[in-house]
Amino acid sequence: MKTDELREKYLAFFETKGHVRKPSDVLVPTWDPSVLFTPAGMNQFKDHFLGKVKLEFTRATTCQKCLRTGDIDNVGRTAYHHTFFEMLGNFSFGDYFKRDAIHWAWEFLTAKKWLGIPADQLTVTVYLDDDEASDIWHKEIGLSLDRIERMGEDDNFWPAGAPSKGPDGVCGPCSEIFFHPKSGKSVEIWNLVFTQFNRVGNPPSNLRPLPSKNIDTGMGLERCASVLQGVETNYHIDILLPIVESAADICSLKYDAADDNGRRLRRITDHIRACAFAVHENVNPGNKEERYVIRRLLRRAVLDGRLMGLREPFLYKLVPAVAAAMRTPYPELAGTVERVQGVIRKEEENFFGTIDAGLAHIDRIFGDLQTGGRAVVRGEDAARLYQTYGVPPELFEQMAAERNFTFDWAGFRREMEKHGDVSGSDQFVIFKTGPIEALKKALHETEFLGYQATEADVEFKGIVAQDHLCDELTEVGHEKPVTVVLDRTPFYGESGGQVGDSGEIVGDGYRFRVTDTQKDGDLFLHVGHLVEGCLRAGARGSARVDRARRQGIRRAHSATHILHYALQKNVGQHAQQQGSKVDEDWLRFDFANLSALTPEQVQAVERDVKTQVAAAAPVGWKYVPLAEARKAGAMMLFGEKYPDPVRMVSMGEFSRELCGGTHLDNTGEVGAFEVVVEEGVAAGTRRIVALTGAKAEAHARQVREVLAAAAAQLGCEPLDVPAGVKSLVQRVRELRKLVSAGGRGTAEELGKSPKDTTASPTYEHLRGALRDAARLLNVALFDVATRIEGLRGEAESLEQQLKRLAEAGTVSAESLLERGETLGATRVVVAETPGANANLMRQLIDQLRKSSASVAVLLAAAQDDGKVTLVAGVTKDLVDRGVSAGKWVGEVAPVVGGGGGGRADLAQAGGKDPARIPAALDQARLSIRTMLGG
RNA sequence: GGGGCGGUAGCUCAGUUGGGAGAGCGCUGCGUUCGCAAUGCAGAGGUCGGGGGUUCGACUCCCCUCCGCUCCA
Repeated sequence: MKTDELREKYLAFFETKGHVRKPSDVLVPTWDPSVLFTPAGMNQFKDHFLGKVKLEFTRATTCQKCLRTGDIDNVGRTAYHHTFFEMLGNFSFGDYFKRDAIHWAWEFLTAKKWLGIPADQLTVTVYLDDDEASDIWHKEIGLSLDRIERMGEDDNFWPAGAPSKGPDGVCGPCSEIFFHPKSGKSVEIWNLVFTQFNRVGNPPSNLRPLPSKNIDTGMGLERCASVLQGVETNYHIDILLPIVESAADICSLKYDAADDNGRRLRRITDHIRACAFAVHENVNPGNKEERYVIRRLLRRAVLDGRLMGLREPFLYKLVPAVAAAMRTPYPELAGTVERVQGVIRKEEENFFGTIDAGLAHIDRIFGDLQTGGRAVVRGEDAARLYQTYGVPPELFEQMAAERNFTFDWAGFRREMEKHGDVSGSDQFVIFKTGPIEALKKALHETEFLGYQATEADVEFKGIVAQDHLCDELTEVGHEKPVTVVLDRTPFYGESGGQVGDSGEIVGDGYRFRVTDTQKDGDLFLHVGHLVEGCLRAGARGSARVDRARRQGIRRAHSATHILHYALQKNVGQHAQQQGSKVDEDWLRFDFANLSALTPEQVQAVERDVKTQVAAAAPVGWKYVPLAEARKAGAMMLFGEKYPDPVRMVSMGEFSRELCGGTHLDNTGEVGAFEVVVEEGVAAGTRRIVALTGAKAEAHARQVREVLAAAAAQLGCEPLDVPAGVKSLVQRVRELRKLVSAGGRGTAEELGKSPKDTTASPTYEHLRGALRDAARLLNVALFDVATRIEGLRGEAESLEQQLKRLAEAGTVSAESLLERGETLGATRVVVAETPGANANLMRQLIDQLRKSSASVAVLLAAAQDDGKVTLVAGVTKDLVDRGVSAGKWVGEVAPVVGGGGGGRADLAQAGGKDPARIPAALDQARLSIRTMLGG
């Protein structure tokens, strides 16, 4: 039986038993913060199990794509381990229980019409004391007792070991069904979980019966398919073998299941499936959370390829094979093959780069081993290399083997464990508990009125302060925000990228200021502070959204849709939304595109947005069935799970998006619109930040003001600011060079650049000029004027210094030498060189040292910041005699209130007291006499 | 969320108790050569990621911050 057929039969079978067939949830459920990936079929029904949502059905069946990394090391080695796999399941939310679950499982497995597995090839297990399940299997199904095994909590309880070890919460015994092939080991193919307890604390008597019992079953699709197809490993079933063989082909190998490369090819097959699906959902490889897991999977697969001799990206070539193998259940994969390939290829290239960089480090370690005469690569070194530079240990080991070194795997693992401890870890939470959860359970949802109204009469259903439900709130001016839940609300809760509303709720004797509104499931959480009076649960009041802010948010959100449209039109169909944030007259929009937009593209996008705004197209929304929305060509995002029916927002004829946000009535209300940033955020993703309405206008005003200020500073026309900046920067650069060269040379005059002759510049011209200037100065747009002021100040001060240096420049090396005295064979020069900076003094000393065989020089000068600089130098013969310029200057500096040091032949010091320079020079003469004499 | 490493010339990087910002490649010019490769000489190119602090003095030490790489969860 084909895998596609098995999948379909399962779902169809449970439909005949009154189950609703639901689509697979996404692989990366961003709605569920407790997991990175969907780990099991039941994940999308968590809230159903807990009765936290209104149940529109009590029986469901799914085929869920899952990803687990717990057994990652076994992937490819064993017949049945995967990271990515599909899980068939049927679920009961307080509806049927053990009897139906067991009967149906048996019927589906054994009935000719369905799978038709011979009954004598099946056995089951039940939990130790689960007589109920055992009786059903024995008395009703007719299984003999020797084919019903009783197992402990580690095998037949969910979560494993829950009764004694926890966690607290919903749990229950389970019953597993095993298939026994004619030859070979038996295989578990189906797990029926009977969630009937709530665990509270430690044993004994910590398992409380649940009032509403649930069924949660899971059948591994690949595993069951391999049983039905009679193949020895999951990787040989009809939807996996083509990928394995395709991988072998790309590696120019013949697939041999038994050898090392066979194992590698199976691993590559598993990992590319996981990566292709994740990237399809726009979860690209990265260094955080689920993105990191994808990176790691991808790199393990690439490493396998490298160990098989590949030196070029290859994994991306498998994406079409994955899409082909999975096309029946997931036809949408075909639509993104190109993008997915691009992302994977890029990541492969990066990783090959990382490996190359790591090879240098490996060589160094081999060198050390050689010189140290050791033969074992220390685990510590390998772990450090892996943790810091990502050098895979397998690669390290292989290279070591080529050089006859052995590799300390035990030490490596020990170090990695240590690293894991240091990095800390969070406890995996399956079901959250707390006051919010309790409210959710009691209320299920808050009625949302915000599409029609910004004000409504409401009742307080819950008040949560300090993480506790309370009946009343009396403290005004409390620091930590309080969360309140209402029966209905006009406040929009943060979701779909749109920020939550703020405003206030007022009533008899109280005023509650709402600073933010969040959403937990369908429950709206109003976060804020009591500013007046006393608030009681059950109180009534009037909830009023801050309308001006809401209007700004509406402008930004509608503009986001228009922007999305304009991007698709000007950049391409692939420029799909990757994420967005909508705030008051401010929006951030990430979209798929491999390279930066050209300024022309940005302009075209901006122009098209403005055109649509000017057209004042009507904005409308309605709830439509998902299928209808799809037919109408509404924008659908990958990796997004849509409810059915969906809310479709339309603007004129040009934009249809599925969106829960609040929008304008008419695109004309957007008013001003301006893109302020276009930048990259991740490989293949660009970001646009834009402003609307009041903020866009204010921005434009500020552009004009800052540019005008800059022009005034430079004494030029606004459009000439970039040219003026360029020459100012050039001038400062030259002055700096002159000063550090000790003032020798001349600075060019500030050049006059040709005037821009554009008559009556438009705003775009002015903005362009300011942007150019900001880029030249390497500062933020609005810091241009300030920066110019700073540069002008610096230029002035540099000119001053140059003037002083010019004076000092009259002091020649010769005259200094003349003013010196002779001690033995050495000419000693100790002098003040007014106006000289450290560089000039060094130059003078160099000249003096060249002019005579044996010289000791110490120069001092007051600096214009009120400090003193001392520089001393001696010729090599004196250094050889033990004279040290560093020591010399160190003895002198304290006289002017400083310290110093340096090399033996040249040293530098400073001080804070210019008036003491004469005393310091006296000390200098004294010191050098001692040093030369002694 | 946490751990490690890094950010110095266009590129690859060096810079040792804090005391004159360097190398190689590339670039420009001038030679040698019929010309090219090659080579000799000369030269340009740096806010040492950004901000603050300690100090007479910071690429160097401390704090903060941004960015990149990498590992753990």
